[in-house]
Amino acid sequence: MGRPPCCDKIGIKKGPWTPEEDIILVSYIQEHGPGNWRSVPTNTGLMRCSKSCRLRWTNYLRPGIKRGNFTSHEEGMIIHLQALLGNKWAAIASYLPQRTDNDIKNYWNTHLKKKLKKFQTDLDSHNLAPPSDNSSTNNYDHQFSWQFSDNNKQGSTTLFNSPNASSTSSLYASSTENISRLLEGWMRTSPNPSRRNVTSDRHDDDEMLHEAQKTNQDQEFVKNCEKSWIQDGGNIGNNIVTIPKEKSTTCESNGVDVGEKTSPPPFTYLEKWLLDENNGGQVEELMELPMIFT
DNA sequence: AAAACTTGCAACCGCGTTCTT
DNA sequence: AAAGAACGCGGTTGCAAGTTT
Repeated sequence: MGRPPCCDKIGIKKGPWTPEEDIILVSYIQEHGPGNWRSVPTNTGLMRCSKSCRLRWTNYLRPGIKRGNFTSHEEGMIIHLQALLGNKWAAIASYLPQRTDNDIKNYWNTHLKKKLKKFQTDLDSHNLAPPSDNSSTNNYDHQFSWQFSDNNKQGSTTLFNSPNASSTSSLYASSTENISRLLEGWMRTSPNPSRRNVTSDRHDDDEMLHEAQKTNQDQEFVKNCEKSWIQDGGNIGNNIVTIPKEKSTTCESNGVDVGEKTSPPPFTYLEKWLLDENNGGQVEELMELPMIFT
């Protein structure tokens, strides 16, 4: 069915935001807080649709956004989370509070996807067959585990190197950053300040609590998945790293709905974690990338 | 030097979900 | 309960900057 686009009205401005528009938007949100986007264009005089205002705020103007290079740590997080959750960029972004979903999505599409593809191609071109090992639970699992361990063995460091300095940090990007800095110190109090700002007045306290609990569960789940994997020293062993070739994987074992577009992945790795009773403990250092990603 | 091509990212669009009346 | 409006998300596009020929 669908609705007509919200920006079809005559006189609605499209395209890049100017610093003046940003200042107007930021000033307004400073005063009224994010949310109720429909009233923003009316009250500010901005010739933008409400959607555009929300997007601009969420992706660029809200405080605490980190721009520029992704660290290898972040790369690893994205790779793992994408494998676990599929293209759920908002969900992935909730684990990287300084990054926006749009940023992560772009980075995945422009950098990480290529790296993974190249990784596959390189291995295929070498015509390397996984060693036979019945302990592996399925071919898919074993193929990936073997590929990664082989890559480690060869000491390959080229595939997942972080990109060099961002080539397109424009002058205006800097000014956006400055606007963002103006807002440092101003943030609405939140039960979890590190969490991605869901800018909706719909979130009352109960909802926030529920969300926080849910997020904690998800985070715990992912952290433990990470732990299990890294405990194998990046060598993975009988476990898998569910790096999809094209389709994303799901994580329904955790009750995370990842939609219908995903193909069912092998769950050996997740199942192993779920069956593992000793999966608590330290996590911070576990989120660091294995050598292959550095 | 300049045209052609590639890359990266900001912004838009369409649709599903949630809320309001 | 139903319909309409608003929100939020993921996919896609347009274009500027960078690179290659």
